[in-house]
Amino acid sequence: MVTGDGSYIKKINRSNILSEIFEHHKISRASLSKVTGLNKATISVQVNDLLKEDLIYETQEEHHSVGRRPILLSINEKAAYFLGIDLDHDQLLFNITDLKGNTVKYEKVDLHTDIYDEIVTLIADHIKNYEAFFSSARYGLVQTVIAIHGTISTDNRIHFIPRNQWREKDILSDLNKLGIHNVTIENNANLSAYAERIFQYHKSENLLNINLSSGIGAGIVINGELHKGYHGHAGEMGHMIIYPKGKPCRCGNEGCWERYASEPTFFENAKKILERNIETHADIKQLLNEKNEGIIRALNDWISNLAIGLNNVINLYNPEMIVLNSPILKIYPDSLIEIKKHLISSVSQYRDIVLSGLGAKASVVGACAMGIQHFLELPHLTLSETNNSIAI
Amino acid sequence: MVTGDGSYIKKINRSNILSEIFEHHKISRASLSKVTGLNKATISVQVNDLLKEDLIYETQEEHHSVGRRPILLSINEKAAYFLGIDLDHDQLLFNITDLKGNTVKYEKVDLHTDIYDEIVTLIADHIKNYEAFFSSARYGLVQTVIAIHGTISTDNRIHFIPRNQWREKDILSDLNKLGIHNVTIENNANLSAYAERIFQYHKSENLLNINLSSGIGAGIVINGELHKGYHGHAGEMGHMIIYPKGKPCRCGNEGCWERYASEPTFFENAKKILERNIETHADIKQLLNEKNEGIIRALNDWISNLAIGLNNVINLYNPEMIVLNSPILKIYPDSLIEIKKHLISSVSQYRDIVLSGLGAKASVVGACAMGIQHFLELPHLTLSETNNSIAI
DNA sequence: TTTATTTGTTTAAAAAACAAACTAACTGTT
DNA sequence: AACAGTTAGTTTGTTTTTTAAACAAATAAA
Repeated sequence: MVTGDGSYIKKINRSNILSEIFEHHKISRASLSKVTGLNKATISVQVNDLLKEDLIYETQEEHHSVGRRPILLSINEKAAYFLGIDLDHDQLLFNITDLKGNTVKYEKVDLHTDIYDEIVTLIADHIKNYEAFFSSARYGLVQTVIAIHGTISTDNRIHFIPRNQWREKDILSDLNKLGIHNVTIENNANLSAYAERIFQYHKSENLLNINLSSGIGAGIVINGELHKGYHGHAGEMGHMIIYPKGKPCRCGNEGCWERYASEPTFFENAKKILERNIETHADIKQLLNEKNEGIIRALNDWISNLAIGLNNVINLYNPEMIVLNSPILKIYPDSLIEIKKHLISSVSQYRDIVLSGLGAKASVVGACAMGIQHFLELPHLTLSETNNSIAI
Repeated sequence: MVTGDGSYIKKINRSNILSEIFEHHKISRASLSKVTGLNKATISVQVNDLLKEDLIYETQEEHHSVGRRPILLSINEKAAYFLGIDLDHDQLLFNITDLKGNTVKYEKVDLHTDIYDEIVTLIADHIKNYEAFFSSARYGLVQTVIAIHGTISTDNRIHFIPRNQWREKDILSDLNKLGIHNVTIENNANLSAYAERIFQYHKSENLLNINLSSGIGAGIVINGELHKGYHGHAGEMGHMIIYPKGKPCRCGNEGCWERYASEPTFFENAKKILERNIETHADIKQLLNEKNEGIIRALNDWISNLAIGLNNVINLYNPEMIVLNSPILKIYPDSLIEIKKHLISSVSQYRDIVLSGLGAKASVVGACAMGIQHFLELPHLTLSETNNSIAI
């Protein structure tokens, strides 16, 4: 229960002030008072606290209007660092951002093993290195969030990762045993949705991020919050039935969406249509450059099945933004046009549908953003996408 | 923006105290202090406010343990009354509850017109009568909430009601012109979901209420809040495509769920299977009593299509409770067993699926509950279903 | 009758926001 | 250069609300 004592309200105001500093980048005490509605004196007290904690700093600039020159406040991005890890079946992505969400380190590590213990040890070693490297910062490396390509149970264990066939792995306590703390895990599609909202579509209270890869997974933001469902499995929407008595699926049903619209099914079908081998995204690009008609037919066939599921999802959620994260769609210049052609229902409505600009990095930058929001206890956060990669 | 000043925190505490009194029915100041975590003195101050406002009253009971006998506090149910109206194409339902959510008046009015202005006038006349009748109560008839069998736009107008073919009707200002104020409108499926949560499944943070009638409409509670979507159209899930290139639908697509699983489609199909006329729910009951095999086949056929959509909805939302509100399912004793037989996916998970106990009254009691929650500004509300109809 | 215990109130103190007065700093005008 | 006008930020004292602790009231058990 939220007990409403004095310190609680101070916390609310602190969060609001921090959020405004994030959003305005540079803002004076006087302006903060105006945008938050809080008294100038209140702002001064809170700002002094934040300065003492080194979370913000003061600067001054040239000023060409009447009155005293304001002191501008900014987030002290060098105060704390956050690590996001994408744990995929064949590679690990590591991404570190500062407190403002700028990427300062990005690393891709190919996996040559699928043994759980080895991978956990590898992750632990990396975290230890990063922690040492950032230890001189005011708060050091504060938190690590790991993106999981599978489901997470309510007790924060990995429930199931299809590609690795890992079940009920308590990765947090396994990392604990290796001396690594301050780690949380979250579904990768959820983190991607989170990233799209915080870095791109700040105003969207109803946002859907759909990742097409080996399966179809979605992250869902509703009323501004992640929607995880009762067991934490919401968004596993690849197993929506779109062809009753269709292709059998490992889930036990027949005709699931991901048997028709995931990326692997595209390659299967394209092989049949083109009567030649096609295996990589580069192959698709090549064929498109050659203006091969078969590949366009294959793409449009695939998109028509994709659109059936999209229609259904839209019908249920009435989302504001739909962000599609798919390498194939990214390659095909007409993909959005073709998708929208199929979304003709007068009832299934949405505001806009776009391709992800964050792409494969979405989950890791979302992970870092989640760390920032948690560290500062912010109810809302907006960051700008300035991923200026700095070599370590 | 939530400005955190002193009065805000008092409001939070007041809401928590009121919620606890609702939940415990009778509770002493000392117990309130324990369950809320607030200091006894704080409770005393707030309770005195509530007593002065006549929102609660004191009683004492026999007491057989050591120590001073507690003074028990209860909600003063006679302080305020709330009206819910279900605006259907052929009838109006009026339901009035007291402040504790007990029904004190229920009225059904058959409509012999489909002219918008006439119906609005009829509604206004009823509200005026009820307002007069309850005018002697401390706060009188506080608020009216109207359940709409269609979509509502974000500017609080009726967007579209399919059965009436009403579009963009500003019913609130039309009622205003007739001297009726304090009215809000809400989708009937949303209000039903709301009712199921507040009267029945208090603990369910992820609840889906699916109404089967002329179409299929759902109310969705996610993270404890109603999910309305960007345009307010979330839950119009009847237009999910389950048979690509199937039966054409008025929405512009083909193979929509409601062309296979709404109640009218059951009657259509049953006629074909049984080769005789079947038009009412009483007919179904009759045939079931006669142990007619055709009706069971027709029901099970219909349910298998219903289950395809349910599988999809479950797959997307991972809900805790699914409440089905359908007269046909209510008649057929095996309906839940048959539905569950089809929900075999290892991925589509839910906690439980049940038939609505509130039935046709769900929307109107939900409407009253919404009025109560709004009047007292409660973040959470739990009511018990004691609809002791008292003739006016 | 006394003791222990629980309930509820009173009183004083602390925390936090606010309003208003004040100081500081700056531009533009005379 | 002096001064008026304006905006930024701080200080002072007040108000609101909660809390802790002491106190009063009521009651069962010893």
